[in-house]
Amino acid sequence: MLLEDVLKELRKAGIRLTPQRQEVLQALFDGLQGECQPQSAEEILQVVRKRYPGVSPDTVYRTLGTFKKLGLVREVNFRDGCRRFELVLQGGHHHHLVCLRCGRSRELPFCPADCLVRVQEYCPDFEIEDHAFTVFGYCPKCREESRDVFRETVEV
Amino acid sequence: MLLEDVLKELRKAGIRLTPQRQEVLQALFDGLQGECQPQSAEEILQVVRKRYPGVSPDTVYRTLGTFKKLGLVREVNFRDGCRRFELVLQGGHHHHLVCLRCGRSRELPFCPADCLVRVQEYCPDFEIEDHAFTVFGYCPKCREESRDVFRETVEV
DNA sequence: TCCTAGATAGGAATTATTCCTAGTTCCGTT
DNA sequence: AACGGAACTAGGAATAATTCCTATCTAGGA
Repeated sequence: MLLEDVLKELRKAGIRLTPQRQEVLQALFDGLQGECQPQSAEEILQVVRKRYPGVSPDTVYRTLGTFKKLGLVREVNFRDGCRRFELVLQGGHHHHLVCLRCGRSRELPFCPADCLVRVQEYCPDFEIEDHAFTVFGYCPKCREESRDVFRETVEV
Repeated sequence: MLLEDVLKELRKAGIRLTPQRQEVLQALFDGLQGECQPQSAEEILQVVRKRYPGVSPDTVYRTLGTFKKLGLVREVNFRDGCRRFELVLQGGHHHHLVCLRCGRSRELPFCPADCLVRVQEYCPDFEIEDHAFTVFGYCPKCREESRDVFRETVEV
């Protein structure tokens, strides 16, 4: 799904498409490309301000809230106490592999579906709406770097 | 594992056990009993202040940070923008079922272990350290209540 | 008991997020 | 194409969350 399609859907849903909102969408969309980097409100604000310098934080937060209610945006958290947001495209449900050192994340193409089934059996009266699966650890690059540091330490 | 054992281990690890830290531990420990409610820093502060009214927020945050580094405390997030902390007891690894309405959580006795294996295969050079699996939805109680609201609306 | 590295209180500073209000604008209707 | 109004925005102020600073205190080893 392209950004333009998202815009069309929003308009269909009766959501006013201001330039600010379009920029927020664009920022979220760009964050999804390549390495899949959910962004903080601050990061999104900086991107939006490149084109519209006067945009206020409030606008970004409000827009993110609006999109979140529409199910277009999801909030994720990588245990560093920083809220991040990412676009949810059709069928774009996915999970994250997060490096505890550099904070970068990568999309995981797996879903603990069988686990969900077991959860539903365990709590039949609970209405499951969504789920998150996040794997934490150290990416190859950061492992390499910490190895270097170790070597230096030893060799001195 | 009892709280006392945790204290012993901490002492062994060379961690100074001040009364404040013990109270933070106690609060975290109590949060684990019963319904499994990870607590916010503010909630923990309130509990600690019942016995030591002068304790500062800084102390709670510092203590949580220390415990987190030791692997004794884990930060969890239920997508409401609120950081929560919970004790990690030996073998106490578990996941959460979270109600999006009342915010209450319940411990899940399932672990997406096979998914982890697949992740490791998918990224052999990534060093997996930990993982989180959280299921969001609506608990029976909240579903009942929203049904009531619906009825009222209809019957008027 | 003494000593001191490490911990604390309390207030100030910083950061993140939301509120408020007057003015602006998207977009359906004409 | 212009109009009208509900919805949106900027900007500053308010609030909440978190961390910093420093003088003082203390847990626990010697």
